[in-house]
Amino acid sequence: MKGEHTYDSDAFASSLFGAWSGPAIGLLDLDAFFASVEQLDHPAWRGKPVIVGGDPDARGVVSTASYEARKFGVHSAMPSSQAKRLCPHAIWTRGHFDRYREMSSQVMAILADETPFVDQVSIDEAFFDVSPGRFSSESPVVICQRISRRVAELGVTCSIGLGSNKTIAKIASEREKPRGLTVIVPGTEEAFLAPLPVRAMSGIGKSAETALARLGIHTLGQLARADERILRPVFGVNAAMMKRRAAGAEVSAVSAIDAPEDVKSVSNERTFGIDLTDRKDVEAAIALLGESVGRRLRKRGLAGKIVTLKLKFSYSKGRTIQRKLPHPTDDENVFVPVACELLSSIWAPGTHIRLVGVGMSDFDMSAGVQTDLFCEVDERGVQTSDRRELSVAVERVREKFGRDVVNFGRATRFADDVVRRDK
DNA sequence: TCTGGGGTCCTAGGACCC
DNA sequence: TCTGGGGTCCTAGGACCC
Repeated sequence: MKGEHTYDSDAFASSLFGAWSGPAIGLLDLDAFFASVEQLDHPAWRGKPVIVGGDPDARGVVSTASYEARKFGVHSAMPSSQAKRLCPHAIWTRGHFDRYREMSSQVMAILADETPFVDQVSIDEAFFDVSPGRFSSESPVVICQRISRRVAELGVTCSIGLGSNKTIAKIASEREKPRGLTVIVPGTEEAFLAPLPVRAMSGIGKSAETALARLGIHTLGQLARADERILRPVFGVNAAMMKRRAAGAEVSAVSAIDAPEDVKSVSNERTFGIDLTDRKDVEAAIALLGESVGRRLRKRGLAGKIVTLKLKFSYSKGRTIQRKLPHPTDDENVFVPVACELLSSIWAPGTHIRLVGVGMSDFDMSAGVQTDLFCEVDERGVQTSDRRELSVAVERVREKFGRDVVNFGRATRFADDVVRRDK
């Protein structure tokens, strides 16, 4: 392990060998995760700059850069074209997401083996609760050291922040990377947070930072002391909570790992290398994106009532439009035509379209079965079409024989006309 | 030299109902 | 002729996160 870091070494020693008082929340963050998996799988890439991201010659961005590439100033979310200029000899890959998901679940399994209280926040991050007495009485620091070692045995590394709540754990995890363990001993939260810029706290982005600066608030200490009333225009209903978090006084809940998955929306979007202007192309894009949304809905047993169509005309200008269906559906043969209908109300043919997105949400099925003479509704109250069965069958064939085996007319048109042009 | 894709949550205006 | 207030739903947009 690279080392442990703390802001009070006497207290650190006692937390390691003595009793930890109160909640102990950890945040595990996998170091340069996608790039690390690529280096694990390609021994020749180890020690070299590796960039996982979109095409540098199109409209791509960097997803993850290995630490070797970061030395050149490359970082996540940077336009790929810029990354290529900074680090022209980097090894590029689009990424292998099934492989990342597989590695991620192995890491999550290690966490689950140490404590049943795990909140996975993304593919490479999870909070976990190792409060003494809640599940085990072992020192939280010792548990974190063991987690770190066990993750390293998989061939990737992680950084861990440990403290009395999620805000502290998250900020601590970022202090020492890669392979760090940063411990904020209970009682030292306020002193740790006070000097940090407001941006260090998750939930405060560029826009809130600017608004706070106008109020003369630059550090978390100042935020913690601010009058809640002046914070309300910035944070709305969350003003009191943001103040409490900045003071290090938040009380975090980490739920049991088997808590039911609570997905709110499923969407699929794509930015094209060349703008679309033709209605046929846009509808083909909607159909292909919708097909993937339908497949994912069925896989997860979800059916939604709200259809969302999203268009972007330039990097910063776009429109979204939603329509609520009378019945939930998981069938793209039902919701794709709706999305296509919505197209005319936010787009005039000829206007350049940079991005098309299709999404489904509002999965609340508690409304129960409704009968409607004019549409087919199954026993769950889910609206289907006579083509749903075909979609399911096609998906089964593709799973078995590969994605390109079956193509509908519209998807083929999309693949030929748009994707190739896109290259 | 330009800026992805997957999400979550909050706000605010207008419709509609009582 | 003028005109309440509260509640809820629907819709569009934007901030933020990884």
